[in-house]
Amino acid sequence: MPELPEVETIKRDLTKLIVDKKILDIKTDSVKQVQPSLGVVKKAVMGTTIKKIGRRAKLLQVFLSNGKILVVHLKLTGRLLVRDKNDPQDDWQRVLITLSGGKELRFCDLRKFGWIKLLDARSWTLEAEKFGPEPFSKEFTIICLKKIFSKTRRAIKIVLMDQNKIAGIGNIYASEALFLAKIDPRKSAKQLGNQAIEQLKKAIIKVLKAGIKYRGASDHDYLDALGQKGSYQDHFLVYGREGKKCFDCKGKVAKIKLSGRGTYFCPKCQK
DNA sequence: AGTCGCCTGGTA
DNA sequence: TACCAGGCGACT
Repeated sequence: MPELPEVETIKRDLTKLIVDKKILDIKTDSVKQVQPSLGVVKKAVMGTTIKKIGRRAKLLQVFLSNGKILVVHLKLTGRLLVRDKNDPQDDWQRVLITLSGGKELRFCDLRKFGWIKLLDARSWTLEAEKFGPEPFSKEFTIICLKKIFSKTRRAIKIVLMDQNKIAGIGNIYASEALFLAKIDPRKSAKQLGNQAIEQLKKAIIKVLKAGIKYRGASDHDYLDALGQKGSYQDHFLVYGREGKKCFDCKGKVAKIKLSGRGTYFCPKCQK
């Protein structure tokens, strides 16, 4: 799925494209993806105006003029596309939101893992509390990371991807950050020294910033709100580069499974 | 801490 | 035909 940089890109796009638009209708053929139910959501959103778009971890928030929030999780293959209502259908359209000005917000999702959920401000706060710090926030400090890592023996890559520990990092950016920091993804989080943690923090910020700069990684399904690909996949150092030369040592990039997820790293450089 | 399930499609 | 895919919650 879209990870932090991809969701952030969509957030910025949507801010330009749909803020101040009015919601005229919502429909779906994929009822499980609209929560609590299409009926409830429809009743709440019809006639409201979109005030603001937000992001927390990999979740997008659409703030409505009645105080409610539409929260969207794109999971692995979700897209949020802004189209003219007469534009040709997109692949895998699941939820269609008709907007004022002849526009349409299309939630498309091949694998149907994603969802749109209606929340009030209070339940949003409860849901958002469980997430770890945002990498671009002031809470994201060495001290904070040290605290998080010291509490678990799990592999550092698994911890990086745990949204309750740190928000927004997924499989791609975890692999890339660990390569930059020269840390073996299998290494126990607990065993990272101060220097390694400092390197890792810098690396996380660096790869996420690069991801945003290149408008996300379109390795598989990701598209921005106008249906355009990002280009961060052209800058991957290890992800998807199994058997190819490491850019540092000219050894070979390895692929292993870590908790069932494809994990790419350079066994020579990453210790 | 690791595996399965939710879904559909692309590729070897 | 089998396996793989950027996530994550439930289960063991």
